[in-house]
Amino acid sequence: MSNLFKSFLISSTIPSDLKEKLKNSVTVKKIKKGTSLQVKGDRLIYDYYVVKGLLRSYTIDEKGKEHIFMFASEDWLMSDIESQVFDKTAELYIDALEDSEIEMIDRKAFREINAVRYFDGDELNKLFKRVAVLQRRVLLLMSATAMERYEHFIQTYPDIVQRVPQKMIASYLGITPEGLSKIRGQRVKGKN
Amino acid sequence: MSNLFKSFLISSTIPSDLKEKLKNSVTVKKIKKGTSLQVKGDRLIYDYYVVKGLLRSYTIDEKGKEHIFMFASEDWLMSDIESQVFDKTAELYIDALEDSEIEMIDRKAFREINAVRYFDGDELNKLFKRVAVLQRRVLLLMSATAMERYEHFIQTYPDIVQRVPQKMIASYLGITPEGLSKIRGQRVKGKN
DNA sequence: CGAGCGCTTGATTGAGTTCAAAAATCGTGG
DNA sequence: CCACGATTTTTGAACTCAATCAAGCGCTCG
Repeated sequence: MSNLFKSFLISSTIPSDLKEKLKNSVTVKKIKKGTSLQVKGDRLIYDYYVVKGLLRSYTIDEKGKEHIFMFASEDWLMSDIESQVFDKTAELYIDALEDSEIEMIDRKAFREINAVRYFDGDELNKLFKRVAVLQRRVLLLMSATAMERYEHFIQTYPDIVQRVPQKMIASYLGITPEGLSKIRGQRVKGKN
Repeated sequence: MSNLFKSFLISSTIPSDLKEKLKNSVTVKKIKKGTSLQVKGDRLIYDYYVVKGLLRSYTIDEKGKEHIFMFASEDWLMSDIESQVFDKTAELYIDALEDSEIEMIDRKAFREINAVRYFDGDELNKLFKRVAVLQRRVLLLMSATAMERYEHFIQTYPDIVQRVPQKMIASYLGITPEGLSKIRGQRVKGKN
């Protein structure tokens, strides 16, 4: 079964009744590009592990504008941590940008397991890394120009740049598609 | 000794030689308002647990402008996670906004201990919470106006509002002191 | 092969910055 | 405890970066 979650099942620190529960809480799915996995306000929330493909999470503001919070490609975990931590309904929309293969785990079961199991060094490191990435993102949003943020993005996620339309990168950077187009215009002029 | 770190010492999952190491890696300090604890580029990095008082972490951009990443008051852990995770020199400046009492732990020792010890549910929850707070902050920086961000701040951190000058709140929100002053002007007009 | 989506380009607008200077508040020494 | 200098906050005018609005082009995929 699951890449991500099978490790839990062999972990000796989890009581066997919980293992059973976990096994029943994980679903493997193949979904088509465009499929919606979660919309704001949902009560049943899952965490999604991406086996293959590409997901995005985002908000929609009062004016109907989308703001992409993150992309998740192969081997990434996509989750709406804010609603998870504060036990609220979903904050974010999540959908597929490519045909994808995912594993979803019921949030409640996941929490029960996290309460008793131990995170190993590797998992902890991933969690710390996520905090580090967010730290950088906040600092960039506060102090860097749109062009600097774009440069940073293509340095950091060259693969994503290839796989998603420009307007979604703009949405991730916090600018408009037109804005990004103009920046790209200046960039090529600036070279040679 | 330490509020934060004494729990490690009674934890049975840590080998006793590491406990010894940990004991030697923690320093308790009283510092005066304005004292600098870390500057960008430092190689020796510590994590700071605030027993009493108030710390801030921030960057300084090319134009010399400060951008506050976070405040840490009583019972918060202040750390430059980005430099920690990627094992770089310090990214952030850290100093005291009030006379403070802190516990500092050497980063290297902290990492060694985290590699072998287990995080309990409570610690994990704090870590998740930090991710959640950063998620919100990113979304606000991307989609909310300066005034909305200010409203959110005074809702979320009413105590900090009382304790720091406006210009530092402006710096945290990603706007200029003048900008915040104008927003506050509009706000009072908007009421009654 | 046509309709719609994505990207570009230009003109206009606006939220927030910068620069400058006055007003209010803080804090420290006498 | 007051006074004075330093820091913080406010206010106003000019400016700037990026948003908005609008129109046109080029793909692609249905």
